[in-house]
Amino acid sequence: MCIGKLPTQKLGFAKNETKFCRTVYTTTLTQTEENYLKALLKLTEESAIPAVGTNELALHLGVKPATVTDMLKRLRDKALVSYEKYGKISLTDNARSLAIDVIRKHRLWETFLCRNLGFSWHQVHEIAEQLEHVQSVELIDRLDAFLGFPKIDPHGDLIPSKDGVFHARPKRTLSMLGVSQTAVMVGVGDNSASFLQYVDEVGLRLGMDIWVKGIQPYDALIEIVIDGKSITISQKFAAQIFVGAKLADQEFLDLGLDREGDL
Amino acid sequence: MCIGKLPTQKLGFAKNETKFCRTVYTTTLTQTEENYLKALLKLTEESAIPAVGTNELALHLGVKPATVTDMLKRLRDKALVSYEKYGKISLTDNARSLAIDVIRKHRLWETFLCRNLGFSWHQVHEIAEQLEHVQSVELIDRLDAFLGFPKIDPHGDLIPSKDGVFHARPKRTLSMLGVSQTAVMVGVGDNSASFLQYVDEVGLRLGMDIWVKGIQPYDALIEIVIDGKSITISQKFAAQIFVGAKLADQEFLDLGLDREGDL
DNA sequence: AAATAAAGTTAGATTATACAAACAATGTGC
DNA sequence: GCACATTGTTTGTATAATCTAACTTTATTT
Repeated sequence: MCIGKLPTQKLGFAKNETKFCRTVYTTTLTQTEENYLKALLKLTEESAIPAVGTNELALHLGVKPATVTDMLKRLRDKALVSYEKYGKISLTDNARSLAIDVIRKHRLWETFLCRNLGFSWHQVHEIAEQLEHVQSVELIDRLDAFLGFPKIDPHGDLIPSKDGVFHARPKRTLSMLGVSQTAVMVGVGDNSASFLQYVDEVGLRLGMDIWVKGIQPYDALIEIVIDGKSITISQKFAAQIFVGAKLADQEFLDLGLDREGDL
Repeated sequence: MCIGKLPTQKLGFAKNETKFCRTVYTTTLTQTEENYLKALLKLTEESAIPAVGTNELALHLGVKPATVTDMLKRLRDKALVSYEKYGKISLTDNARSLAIDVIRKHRLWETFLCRNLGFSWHQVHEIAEQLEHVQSVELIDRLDAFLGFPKIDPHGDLIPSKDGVFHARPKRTLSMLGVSQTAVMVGVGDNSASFLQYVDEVGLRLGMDIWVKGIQPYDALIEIVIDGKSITISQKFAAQIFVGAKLADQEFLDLGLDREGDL
């Protein structure tokens, strides 16, 4: 058994292999470094914010801005971000690939936890935050196969494929629907445990048909019907519910809904 | 997302609950600390060595003796080992419980990796070394249930139950058998990848019937018959193969052999 | 028992990650 | 375009985990 110097060791970049359109340099990042890259990817790409700042990153990661500045300098030395004093922060192509791999691992583990171990979707984030840092390409490839190469995780977020591609479909939110329109819930925009528990309470589930019965002209409150029950929700809430057209069989598979019998 | 101070934070011991015969104090150990406790447990209990030394520990953990001395002082301050300069090293009861939990996690993950993800037994150790440090009681309990509460891991080692008990059966080795005796392979004494690959090569598998056809008087080489094939093995090799009497149905379940159809 | 070998410890240095407090740059309001 | 707020950086400090080199203690051998 070797407890080793995994987080301490010097960087040894090694060109690995070229597949599809990206070149991957294998290197061992510390868990902290992986978290910084993941945060940067999320803040630069998933939200539509143009430039990410030190403060915002610090808030997102639960550290102080000074710490972020320090880390950015180290990430720059390792060619993972391009960044200059008071300037813009951006991931290098290589770092972006690495960050996508971490997200892939996170979402595959979340899928496993919900589908096979019976966790609810609001319980899995914390655990997946740890599992995502386990280093083994073989492991994640086999997990992917075990799960049947899912494209969507339990929150409705896209799982990038092995070659780093998000097979995205355009997303609409429940707040975009007009009166008397129907749609199917396909995901959520807020993955906090408190929001997810609220969604559960309200009775909404992935794959569920939603009918917009009415919208109050005065305060824009939305009345929807699900499972024959009528409930009232806010615009703020509706803006975090992703919806799509009626699900095709393939998408049902993606969501793993056909697997609930497993447990 | 919070990358947090998990490994950095001060110890906050909190008395948790008393169950069966042990009181568990919840505390957050760093991965390194967990590895030291695990190594101490292995060296003090699994092998029959009376006293563990700094050198031996250092060798086992892949660090220098000086590092071990440092760490022992810190573990003593946290009431995890009892130890005095140049004196004997031993785990406190609480630390022993924590170490057993780590071993439990390790062996459950190994079981999962072999049974469900199709890894060979010589591939799983490294990955389980990482997975064992994921902190979530809920996770490991659910994994345990998912696997059907196995008592034996892919190497034939005992998996402690949730309350820290190894449900041990006395172990005999193949080298203890006499001519014309038969037995069933139930485990191995050496978990190194090289040994396990050798076992695979020879054609031995857990649960397999073994017939000792003969033992050379001159050099004690053993001739065994498995699956109708006759092979010759050394005493050294035979001493690392654990055997038992014919398997009862229950033990078949423990080994997970009835599950191979899953993959 | 003295000499030597082995085992264990201390001291000082290093790296990764974090913080607080002080400081510097950038941006905004009027 | 100055005053002030916001944002970002530097400096100095701390802890966890490691190392090397020098030193001390214990054990073994003759």
